[in-house]
This record gives sequence, C-alpha cells and structure tokens, in this order.
Amino acid sequence: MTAQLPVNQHRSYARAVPKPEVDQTVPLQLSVDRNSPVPLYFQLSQQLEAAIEHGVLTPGSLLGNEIELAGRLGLSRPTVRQAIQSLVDKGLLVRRRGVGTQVVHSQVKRPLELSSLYDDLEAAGQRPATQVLAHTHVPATAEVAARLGVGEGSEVRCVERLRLAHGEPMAYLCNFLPTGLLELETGQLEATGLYRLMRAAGITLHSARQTVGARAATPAEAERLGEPAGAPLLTMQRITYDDTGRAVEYGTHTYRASRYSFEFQLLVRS
Amino acid sequence: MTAQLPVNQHRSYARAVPKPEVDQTVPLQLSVDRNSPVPLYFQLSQQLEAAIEHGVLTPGSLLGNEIELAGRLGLSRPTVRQAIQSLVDKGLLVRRRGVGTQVVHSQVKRPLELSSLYDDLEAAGQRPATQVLAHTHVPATAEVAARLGVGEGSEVRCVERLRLAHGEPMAYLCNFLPTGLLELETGQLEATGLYRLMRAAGITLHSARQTVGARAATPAEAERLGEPAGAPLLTMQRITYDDTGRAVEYGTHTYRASRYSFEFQLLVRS
DNA sequence: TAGTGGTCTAGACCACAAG
DNA sequence: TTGTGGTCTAGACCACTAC
Repeated sequence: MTAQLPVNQHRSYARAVPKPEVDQTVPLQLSVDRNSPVPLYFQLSQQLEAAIEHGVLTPGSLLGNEIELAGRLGLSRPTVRQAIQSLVDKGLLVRRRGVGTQVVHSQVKRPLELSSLYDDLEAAGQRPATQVLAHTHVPATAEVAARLGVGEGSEVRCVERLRLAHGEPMAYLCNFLPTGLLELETGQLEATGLYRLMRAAGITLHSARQTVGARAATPAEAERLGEPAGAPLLTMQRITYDDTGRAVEYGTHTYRASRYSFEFQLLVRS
Repeated sequence: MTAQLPVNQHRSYARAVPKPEVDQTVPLQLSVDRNSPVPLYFQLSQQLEAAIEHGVLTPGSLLGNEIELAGRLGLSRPTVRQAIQSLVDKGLLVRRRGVGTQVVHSQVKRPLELSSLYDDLEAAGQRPATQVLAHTHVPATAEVAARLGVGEGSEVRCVERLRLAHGEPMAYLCNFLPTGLLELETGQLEATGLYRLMRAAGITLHSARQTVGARAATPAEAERLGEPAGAPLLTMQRITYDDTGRAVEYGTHTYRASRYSFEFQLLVRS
C-alpha cells in the first residue's frame, strides 16, 4: 500500500514564540506492507524517522493530520497515532493540539543509552583493547552486597580491567557480578565489553543507576593510568538491573579526565 | 466506580533466570471517577504507581490480566493498556507475553530529568543561594554562536553566577541565552534557578545535550570556589532546546568535585 | 490447550488553538 | 467556526508462554 503524503513546510523566523507558517507542500512517499511480520505502526514510524533523518521531512515541517494520513495509508487512526507517538517519545516530533504534528527543529540525536565504554570507543574508531588485571571470586563486602542485593560475605565475581585505546590506558574498570549469572572467560573479557557478554547470555538489561563525579588520582591510580600523581580523574559508579529488577552488575570506574568525558542527550519528561 | 483487584504475589528465589511463582493474592482497591477531567488512563496509572510506591504492589507481583482489570473498572482494554504502558515506560512495570505484567523488582526511582542545580540543592534541603557575578549583553563568540544557532557577533545575554549552599560555594555557572527570549532581572536570578524562570516565561523545555568531564582548577577557579589550586573540578556543558527545537540556553558549569556529583537513572531503550 | 500481552479496526465525543 | 490532537469504546485476531 502506498500513499503520497503532502507535507507542509514551515520556515521559522526570529521571535520569542514562533508560530508555524505554511510555505509549501512536499510529497512524501509512504507505504506499508500488510504481509510483513513487522507491525504496521512500526513500519510507519521507521519510514517517518528515516524521512526526518534524511532531511525529506525538514525541521519545523508539519505532518498532515492523523485522520487523513490514516486514510491515505489504509490504516486506522489509532495505528497511525501509535507510530507518531513513538517518534514523539524519541523527541523527533512534537504534537500541538489544534495545530498539528511538527518535526522538532534541533539536531536531536538519540536519547541516553546505557553506554558501554567499549562500544563508545569502537564507535569512535578508537580500536579499544582490554587487559584483564584480575578475574576472581571473592566474598562480598558490605558495600558490594548492598549494591547487588546479595548477602554480605556471599561469593561474587570480581573483574578488574584496564581499558586502552591505541595502546594508551583510558580507564580502570572494577566490576562485581552475582555468581551463577553467566559464564565468563577471561578471553571473552579481553575481546569485547561486559554488556555485550551479558546480553549474549540472555540477560535483558533494563535500567541502571549511575553516579558521576571527580577526584584527584591516588599515586597507585595515577601509575595505573599513566597520569601524573594528583591528576583529576572522572569517576563513575553504576548498578545495572535486568528486567526482573535484579541487580546484575555493580561497577566502579575511573577515567582519565584528560582523555574522556560523558556526553548524553536528555529528553524532558512531560 | 470501584473494583477489588486480586494481585498475585511473587516470591523470587535465587536462580539464573527466575520464574514467576504465585504464592498468594492481595486485594487492591482501584477506582476511577468518570466525572473528573483527569483522563481515565491517567487516574488508573497514578493509582497503580502509588500502590507500587507504597508497597501495596510488591516487587515481582503480577497484575491481573488486562481484560479482567478492564472489566472490573468498567473501562475498555485499550484504556487500561494505556495506563499500564505509561508505567512500563517509567520502568515500574514489565510486560511479558504469555506471562503477565509484573512490578519491577528494584528500587527504580525516576528516569533522568533535566536537572536544575538549584532544584537539586533545594530538594536536598541545602538552602541554595545565588550570587550574580555578571549579567550583561555581549557579542556572541564563534563557540557561543554555534551552540545557540545565532550569528557570530550577534548580541546574546551572558549570566555568570556563583551557587552556594549553606554559605559555601558549590559551583560556578556561566550561561548564554538568545536576547529577546525572556526578561531577566538580576533579583530574580538571585532568588531562584534559571530553568524556573524560563518555564515561568512560557518556554517549554524539551531536550538538552550535556557533556560531563573533569579537570584541574586554574588558580582563578580555585579561588572562586574556595578550593586549593589544582583541585579536581567536575565540569558540565549543556545546550538546552525548547519544543520547537530552538537552542534557548548554553551553559558552562564547574562544580567542586569534593561537594557535588551527578546521579541519575537510566532506562535502556527497547 | 489455555491464558497472556501485541496488534489492529472503525467508529465516537471532547478540549484546545486559530482565524 | 473549523480543524487539530486527546481520549475512549467494544470488539477482533495473532504470537508467545506455560502446562
């Protein structure tokens, strides 16, 4: 099924509260395949997202109203709304009652993801490497037990790693995991990131609580990361939960502040 | 309208992949007021959220199925689904096809909000105060112009503030705003936070891009914040956008790492 | 096989914004 | 007044899970 969607372009102008102004209409090719196993609303939202990404739907442009769009595609209005809503949730579209649905103006990227240092480095073309400094089972200290929700003194897995990029140390990672959660080989830990291994083991990561701070490096930390003594370090502690709410990982990480910073996109909850 | 909702309690046990186990049933009081202007799905989601918050719905417990719940409350299934979905989006519930809807196990708090240092301090009972060090209009440097999406050299508002708690400096805040966006009195800036003033001026904050890092304090910065020279500082840069996608604020902040850290909750996008 | 959530329809009425 | 999104209904069929 295929439809030509007229898109009303909007040219913004300097003003405290800009009003939408309709300038022209651009045809937008949309279609859904009812024989596909992909849900119809998802097909539509992906096409709209691609159109926004590729600039076919320009920032500020108005989508046609939902009823007409549904009619053109042969879908019901709730289905079209579901597609649009998913993009509103991603921050790509804004709805205004009595006005319409507009493409957001800014270069909004992705909402914050549960970031993996390994993936971040790889995406930045930094060729990450990992040295496993220690991989043991230890009794949980009071702090670790509280974070992981296990009994104090019960056995937990402890992994200490040094993450490098281009052969230079970037961060020191210390992680604790409940025993029995997954099999972990030291070789695997040197080849990829912890989150990938957990996902591959069938663990569905759901949420995490993070604390980011800074402090001066101790002599041992400075030595480990190749920084001068007293250099500023970026610190991150994180507890990660799976979809049943169990804590599946507690980590204490220190990053060379001269080499790394956290960047993320926030959406204001409405 | 009132209904008794039976809740199947779930007792978890140590296991790599825990299965739900039904132990007992707890009645849950739910009702909706059809004469209220508050949407029905919202009334329901608020009551469910309160029940989770207060421990009436315990972590791991199963909600009854959607059809039955709809019948008990005299609502349609899509309305009940909308209520449940909003809590799933908040990370409070998890749905599993063929199983049911469960309360998440962990102490998941709020998803990440666009944080305001002023509000954070106030919520922590720290009695925040602000010193306005400068409040001027200046030509935009290339960096500020790029961040705010205005022409280089065009006039922008510049605000420099020192944020204190209990009379102690906590952070140095330097912000740039497009001119004409809102009226700002120095007195207002000393009484509350910038975000509150922007919201009060009718600006709908929508998203922000943040970078968090660390570095050693310069002598001037150390002096300003009452830290020794070379002390580690936590730095944050932020561009905030409104719902039309315009950049409405660009800020460069430095925090005393000994006094402040960022804490936030992440939900893994699914 | 039975029960669950996932998806979808074809309507309806209302609240809000704009002209 | 007109048009938009916001909410709601009463069904339907399907996919997945557990027994």
